[in-house]
Amino acid sequence: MSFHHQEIEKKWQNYWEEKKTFKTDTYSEKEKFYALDMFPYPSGAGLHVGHPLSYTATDILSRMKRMQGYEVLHPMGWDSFGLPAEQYAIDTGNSPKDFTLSNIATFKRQMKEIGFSYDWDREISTMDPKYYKWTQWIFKKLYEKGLAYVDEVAVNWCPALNTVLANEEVIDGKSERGGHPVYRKPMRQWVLKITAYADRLLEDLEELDWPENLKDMQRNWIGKSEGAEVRFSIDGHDKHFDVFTTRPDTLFGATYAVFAPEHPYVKEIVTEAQKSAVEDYLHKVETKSDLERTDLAKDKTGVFTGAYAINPVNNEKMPIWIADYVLMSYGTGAIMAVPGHDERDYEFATKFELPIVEVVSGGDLSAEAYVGDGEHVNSEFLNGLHNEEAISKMIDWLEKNNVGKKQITYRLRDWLFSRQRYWGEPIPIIHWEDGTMTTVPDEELPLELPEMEEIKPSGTGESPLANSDWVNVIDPKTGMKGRRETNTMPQWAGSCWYFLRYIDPDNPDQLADPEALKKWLPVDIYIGGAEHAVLHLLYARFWHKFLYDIDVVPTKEPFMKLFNQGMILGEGNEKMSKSKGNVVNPDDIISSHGADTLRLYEMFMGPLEASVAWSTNGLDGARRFLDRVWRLFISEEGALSGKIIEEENKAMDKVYNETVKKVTEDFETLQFNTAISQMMVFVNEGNKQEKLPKDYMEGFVKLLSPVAPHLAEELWEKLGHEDTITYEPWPAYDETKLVEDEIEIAVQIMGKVRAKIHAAKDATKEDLEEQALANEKIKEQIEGKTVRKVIVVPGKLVNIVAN
RNA sequence: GCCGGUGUGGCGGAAUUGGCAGACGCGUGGGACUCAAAAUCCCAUGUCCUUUGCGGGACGUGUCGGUUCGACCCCGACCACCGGUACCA
Repeated sequence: MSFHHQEIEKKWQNYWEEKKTFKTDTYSEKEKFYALDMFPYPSGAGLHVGHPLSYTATDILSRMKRMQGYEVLHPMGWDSFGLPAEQYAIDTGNSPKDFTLSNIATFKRQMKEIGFSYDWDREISTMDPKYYKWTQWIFKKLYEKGLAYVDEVAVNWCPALNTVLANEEVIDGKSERGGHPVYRKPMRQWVLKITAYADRLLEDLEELDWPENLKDMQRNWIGKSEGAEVRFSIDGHDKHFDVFTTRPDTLFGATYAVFAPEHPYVKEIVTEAQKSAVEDYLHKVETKSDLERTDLAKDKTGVFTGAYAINPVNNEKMPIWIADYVLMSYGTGAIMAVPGHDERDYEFATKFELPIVEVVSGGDLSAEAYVGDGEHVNSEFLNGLHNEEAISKMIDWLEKNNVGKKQITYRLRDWLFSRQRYWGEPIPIIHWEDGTMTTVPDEELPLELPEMEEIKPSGTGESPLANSDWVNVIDPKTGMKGRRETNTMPQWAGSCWYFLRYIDPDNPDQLADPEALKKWLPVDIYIGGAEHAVLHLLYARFWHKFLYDIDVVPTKEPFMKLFNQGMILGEGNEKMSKSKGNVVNPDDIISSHGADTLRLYEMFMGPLEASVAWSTNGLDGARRFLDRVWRLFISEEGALSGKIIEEENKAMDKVYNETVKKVTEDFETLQFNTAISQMMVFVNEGNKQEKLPKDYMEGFVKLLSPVAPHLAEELWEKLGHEDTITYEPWPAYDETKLVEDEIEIAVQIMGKVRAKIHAAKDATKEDLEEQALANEKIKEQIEGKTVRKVIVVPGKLVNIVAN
C-alpha cells in the first residue's frame, strides 16, 4: 500500500496554517538563522519547476535549523513592479495592479501546496504603497546625500512606438515589438552614484562566503585598474587634455593620441584642411547604433584631426586622431597610443602607417605588439628597468614635473535609475515653475501611483504618468505651480532592500526597528539564480552600504553566504520554453506524484548548482522511495509496522549513526543529493532487518522531514506523537558507533588491489605488513620478485612494491 | 580574445580532497509472486579477453605527457562544452 499524498498534504498544510507553525518571533531569545530566497516576479505563467529548486533548498535548511533550536526567519514576497504587467495593461486596457495581484494569488497558492515553511505574516510586495513608501524614503536619503543626480543620458528612443525601450527590448537595433528602428537619444535621467562606492564594493567582497566565480564577475564588472593620468598640451592651442594609461612606462613610445569621436575638444582643434574628413567621420559614427559600432570594431577606423599633442616626456609632436575604438565613457575619452606595446594601437598604427617605436625589449615589433615584461629601451631615464620599476619611476617623474599623477579608474558606471514607465515606484520629486526642484516631504510618503483609466505612452518620451492630472501640483503656501517627476524607479529598486523589510514588515514609522535589524542581519544564506550575479547583488550591496553609512543597518554587507542554484532543463536537455512545449508545470506534478515527491526529486537530481534535465523516470523513482519509506513504517492495514519496537538492534547502529552524520553535514553544505542517497541506504538496510528500534526510526523521520515534510508529519503522528515534528530536536549521532572493530584492508601490489584482508581497526603498521605478506594470494603474486618497499596506511591499505 | 567553470558506465551522478573508481537513483536483463498484467520483492549490470564452471586477467575518470609506492584528485600542454565579458587604454 502506498500513501495518499493528496489527503496527507492537504491535512498538514491546513494544520500548519491554522496553528501558524512557522511564525517567527522577531525578538526571540534563541539564536537566529535567516534563510532568504530571491523573491520572484509574479508572472502570468505561474510557478515554474525551476522555482522550487532553490526554494526547497532554503526550506530544508530552515526546517533543520528550527529543529536545531534556532529562531528561523524564512520569508517570501513579490517583486511585483515590472515591465510585463505594464505591457499587458497597454495591450488590454486592464489594470496592471489587478493583473499582478491575481498572479500573486496563484504563486502563493502554489507555494503553499509545495509545503514551504514561510511565515506568511511577513509577506511583502514591492508594489504595495506601505512598502514603497520606504523605497521612496531611501531614494530621498540618497538624493539628500548627493548620491542621486540628474544627467543627460542617451536612451533607446523608438519614434514609431513613441517610447523609450529597455536594452533587452532592443534587438539588433530594432524594437522587439514591431521591429521599428531605435535611436540613441539623450534624455534627462536620474542616476545613482554607485561609483562612489566602487572601492568598498570591491574590497568587501573578500569577507563574503560567495562562490569565487561570482565574486570574479563582480570584480570584473567594477573593473578597477591602476595606472596614471598624463597631461598633454595641444600644439598651437592654449589647451591640454588628460589621458589614462595603465602603462605610463611606455610614454616614450607614444607616437600619436586618439580622441573618442564624442570628445568635446574635437571640434575646436580640427584644422581647416581636415574639417570635412572629420565631419564625415563623425556623421558616420553618429548614425551607427552601439551594436553596429562593435561590429565595425573588427576593422579599425579613424581620421586625423590635423592637430598635434606634445609628449611631455620628450616634447615630440604627436598627431591627434579620432577613432571610435576609444570610448568616451571610459577613462578620459582620450588615449596616448603606444603602438609598439598595445595590440589595438598596433593595429591602428599599421593600418594608418603611423610610427611604431620599441620601448620595451623582448618582442618582435615587425609582427605584433609586445605587451609583456622586458628591459626598457629608447626611454632615457627608464632604460634598463623592467615594467614594474619603470611604471613607478615614470609616475614619480610625472608628479615631479606636474604633468600627471597616479590614477585609478573603474569600468563601473553610475546607475541609470529612471524608467519612462507607469508601473514602478514614483520618484518623489517635484519640479517647480521657477526651475527649482524639491523632494516630496516625508509626511506625504508614500507618493502613490494614480489610478489611470488608460495606460499609454505619452508620446514625448515621458512615462504614461505625464498623461495624468497627478503630475500637477500647487504649493499650498506660495501658490507656485509645479510638476511631479514622471519617471519611475527601475525594478531593481524594490529588490535592493526587501530582505530588510521582512524583519519588521508592518512598521509604519521606520524602515525597520533597528533592534530587530541588529538581531537578524546579515542574511545567513541567500539562494537564487546566477542571472542576478552582477546587477541585483551589486545594487543591493550598494544600497546596504549606503544605509550602513546613515546608520540604518548595522552591517556592511547584507548577504554573508550566497549560492547560485542551477537550471532545470527540459527532457531533451534544452531550456524549458512554451515554444518547445517542454515546460513541466508543478501543479501537475503535485497532483500526480505529490509535493513531497517534487521536493525530493528536485533535491536528488544532482548538485544544487548543476543544470540537469527533468526526467519523468527519475521523478517516479523519487516517489518509489517515499513509498518504500511508508511501507517500512506502516503495515498493509495502515497501522504502525510491528517491526518497529522499543528494543535495540546492534545491526542498525552503524548505518543509523552514519546516516545522522551524513545527512546533517550534507544539509549544512547544501549537498542534498548525497544526503538523500544516504537516507536511501538507511531504508535499504531497514528493509533487511526484522527488528527496527523505535528511536532510530523516529530519528530517521526527523532527518527526512525537511525534505518530505508532509509525509514526515504523518509518520510522526502514526508513531504516536500529537504535536508537529517541526520543533522536535534534531537527531544526534554517536561517534563511537561509526567505527567497526574489524575493518577491511586493501592489499596492493604496485598500486593495484590484489587482495583484501581483515584486521583490527587499530592494527599497527607492522601487524598489517606481516598479515599482508602472509596472505596466500599475495604470496603467489610476489613469488620470484624482490620486495623493495612496503607502504602501510593504517586503517586503509598496504601497498607492496615488488619487481 | 580575455576571465571563470565543467569533462567519470546506457543516463543523473558518488568518491572522506593523494589511498579499494562507479555509492545512491534511473534504465536494462533475468527470476519470484500472479490465471495474466500492474505494483512489489530478489539477483545481475563499466568495457574487453579468458574459463565447461568456480574463477582469472587486461583496460578504464576528455586527450597527451609529468610528479608519486600510489593520481578522477597535484603539475604542464592540448581538445570540447557551459557561463560571464566585449576595443576598458
